[in-house]
Amino acid sequence: MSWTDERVETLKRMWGEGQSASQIAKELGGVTRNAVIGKVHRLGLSNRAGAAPAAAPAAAPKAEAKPAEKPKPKAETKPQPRTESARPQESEEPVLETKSAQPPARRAIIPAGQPLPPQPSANEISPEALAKVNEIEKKAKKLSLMELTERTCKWPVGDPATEHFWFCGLPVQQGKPYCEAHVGVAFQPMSSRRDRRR
DNA sequence: CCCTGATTCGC
DNA sequence: GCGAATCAGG
Repeated sequence: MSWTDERVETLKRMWGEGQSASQIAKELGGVTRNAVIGKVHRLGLSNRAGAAPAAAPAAAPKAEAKPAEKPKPKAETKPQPRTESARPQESEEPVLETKSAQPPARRAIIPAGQPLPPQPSANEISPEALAKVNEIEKKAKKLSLMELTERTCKWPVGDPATEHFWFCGLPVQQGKPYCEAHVGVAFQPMSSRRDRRR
């Protein structure tokens, strides 16, 4: 595959959208993420964020110095006239969220039927974690059993016997079977149960 | 471990 | 110009 105008266009668009190199590579097909990154650099459209320091200018003019050079055993760092093309890019967060209050009659249904995973008694989990879960649950990928992979959160939501059932599906936290939020409620130090006293 | 982008360098 | 290999982080 070669970098046709069309493919380059797609590359530019996706890169601009903040897509990762690997995602772009998948989209284009026939290239690896390395190829994409390489092309991105050659096109000169590297830094997607660095251009707009619109969020930390007058803050702390720390006199930072970075004269130290990394002693590379191999290649040598040659003075490259970096042509930083600073595009007046407005880096705005696509905050498309209306902080709507929680659904009024939100009731935590307890299916009863299949042995639910971890689902720890809510009363022992930090409100923090719970809030987080409710939060991300809205963003869940809602995958079906078949769509789960080693890297998708396997936290089940809803009643397996109804349509209202899916698996979180968000990126798992390395090693764990759940995403960050669900790991938070799944792996509790199992404390609180202070009735430890025998 | 999985994923990111950054760099280098033979082709 | 291209991109695999490699590097450096998260």
